[in-house]
Amino acid sequence: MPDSLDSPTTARTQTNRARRNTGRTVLSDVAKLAGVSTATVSRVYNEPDKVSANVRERVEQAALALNWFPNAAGRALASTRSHIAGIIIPTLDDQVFASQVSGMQAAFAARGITLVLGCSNYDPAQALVQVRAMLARGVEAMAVVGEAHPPELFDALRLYRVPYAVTYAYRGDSPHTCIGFDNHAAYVEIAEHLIGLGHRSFAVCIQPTRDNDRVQARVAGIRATLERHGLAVRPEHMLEGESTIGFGRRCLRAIWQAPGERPSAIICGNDHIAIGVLREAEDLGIAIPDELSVTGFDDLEIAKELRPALTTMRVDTYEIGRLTAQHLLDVLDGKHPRHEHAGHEVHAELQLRQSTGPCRR
Amino acid sequence: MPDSLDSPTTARTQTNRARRNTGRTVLSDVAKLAGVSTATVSRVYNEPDKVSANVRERVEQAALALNWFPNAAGRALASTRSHIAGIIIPTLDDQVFASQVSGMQAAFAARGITLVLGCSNYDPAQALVQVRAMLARGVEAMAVVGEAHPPELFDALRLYRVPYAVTYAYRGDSPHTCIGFDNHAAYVEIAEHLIGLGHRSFAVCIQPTRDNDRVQARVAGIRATLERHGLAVRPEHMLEGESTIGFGRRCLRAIWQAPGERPSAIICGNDHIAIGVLREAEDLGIAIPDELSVTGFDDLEIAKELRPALTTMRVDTYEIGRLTAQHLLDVLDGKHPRHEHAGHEVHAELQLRQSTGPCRR
DNA sequence: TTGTATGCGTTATCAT
DNA sequence: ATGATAACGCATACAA
Repeated sequence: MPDSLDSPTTARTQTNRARRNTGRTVLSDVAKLAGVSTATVSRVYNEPDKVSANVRERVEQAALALNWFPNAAGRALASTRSHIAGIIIPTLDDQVFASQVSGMQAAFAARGITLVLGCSNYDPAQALVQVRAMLARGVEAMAVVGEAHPPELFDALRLYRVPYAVTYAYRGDSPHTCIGFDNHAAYVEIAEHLIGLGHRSFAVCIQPTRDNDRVQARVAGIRATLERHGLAVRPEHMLEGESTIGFGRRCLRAIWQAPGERPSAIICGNDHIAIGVLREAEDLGIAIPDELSVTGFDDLEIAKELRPALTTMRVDTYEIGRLTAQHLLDVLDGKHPRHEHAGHEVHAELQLRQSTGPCRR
Repeated sequence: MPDSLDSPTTARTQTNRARRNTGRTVLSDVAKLAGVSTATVSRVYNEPDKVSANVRERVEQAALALNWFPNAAGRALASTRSHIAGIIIPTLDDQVFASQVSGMQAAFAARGITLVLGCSNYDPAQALVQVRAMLARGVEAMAVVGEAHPPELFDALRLYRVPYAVTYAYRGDSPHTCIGFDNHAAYVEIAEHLIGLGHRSFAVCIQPTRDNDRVQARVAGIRATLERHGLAVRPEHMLEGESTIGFGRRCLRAIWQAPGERPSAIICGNDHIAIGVLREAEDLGIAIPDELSVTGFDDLEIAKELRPALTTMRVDTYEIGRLTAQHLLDVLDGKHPRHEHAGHEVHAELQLRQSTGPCRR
């Protein structure tokens, strides 16, 4: 292979192909400046103990001078570790998911892992697409909210041996590792509280149940509890709609205008809806809690400031995020098998306030 | 170089080095199964038009059968495009930033770009660290909230020629591309509104101004307006603290207990603080707005449901996110120069409600 | 239209 | 402790 001198394009490279020059500073530039091999530069950042102090110093100086830091794609390719984790949530518009992301992000960042976020908008198909995109990115761990997802989603996670956790919801007999609270039990507690106060006629105003196992579990918890007491929710008192104050308002108006006996208690799917019910009650001149008891869920900061203050349940969603990240890190560290059936249950705490009281019927 | 038959380790590879086997399905596996070259498989996913229909079909079948999709690290390295964008926000706990992230995420996802999120917790040093981490990941574009960041942050972005935008805040004479609203002007508008109602004595309850150009601009807007009218805020009526209902409550108590003339209007840094002021006013028996006018900022869903309903300003933060992503995509598409001084101003709209009224002094 | 042969920036293996 | 160099998985210039 003659290295012909009359070929200017071969002057700087060993082949006759043009080198794709990206212009950026790379590890070998640092190695050259520091007068060491590329392997040594790499060691300085990955196994610093294996490098003598003065060489390490030289390399760090060179890196600083050239303003170099390792390229993540190169690292990922060579080490088969991406240092990326993913989370799929329904929406960022809900404070509970936002704070869960916040908790995970902080815990992962402390270990040098970047969290990539995906929103499914409550659509299982979007969730599946997002998970596939994250697998392509080489996520090392994943979290998904709830377990109402296509089986292909969990299949893909298993196939690629990516440790994952189902968050927000906790179910003892789930096939997945769950980190969250028991939605069913939480609403059993709410229903029992109201029944204990003497209520016998209930309405339920709740978010869409479709594709949402958490909300389904809540409704089931209410139904099971009432049934145990020989009670039931009349179909016209079971309202499903968006998670807004406006929907709560519309619910109460519909319930109050409906023919037949009015409920003495309304169980809401969350605080937004409950606030709407409370506000509409004021407009309609309904006395809370004497004429009607109302419960929410989430314990937003505003809940205790309302008049009457809202009885609701508090869940530490930031903690759910933190615990989830911690669990996944433990799996990555080999402290648990990849797809062991583990999990943490976080408790929802009933906050008794003024919006619920004894039934006056 | 004799290919000795008695060397079993060389049977499958062309060298005498052990191949690092990661066990995953790769592009060449698909090529082999489809009976085509690796280049053709790559083309099927990157330049499908350049591949004949039946070959494309074969490749897609093979990929499906092997459950293969391209590895992002490999793509990034080979194409020097990461398909990643980043955003640094102060915190996810604030709805306005959460919805901005939401808007960006949706717009980027529609173009196959993954959004990576970083939270600075209002700490410039953390923001810098996060930006560097994102540059290492090869982000193709970045958004940061506000411009109160270390110069090194913007230097790094420029050095790596990464298009970026400053969001949430908009300032005509900023050296950066800004997408947001004019915090100064917004608070001028609030102050003018109150002055127009006859108010002359003001208190201000606002978030920490340190390292926060948005809040500083708001305070400056208030001060400038009052000064233009020959007025000023007394030091004991300028309170700075956390963005919570509790802080708002403490503010009003402190203001009401302070010696000297009481203000007839309180301008708050956001709705949370304003809600606290309103709640505390009710507890103290202060008539709103007759005895005291109160303003917020953000127009949370709850603002119009309060009694009295809160006068505040509305900003479409989801739209800010969407516009930011769109602008950055345009830059990536070459529609604008990389570091052109461009931007979009989004308008904050005053929502006049019951918490402000004529001064009765 | 399709195949061949590198190179992208880093890490890991082996040798020294 | 340090150096030389082959992977890592994919995209692309160039040849055919």
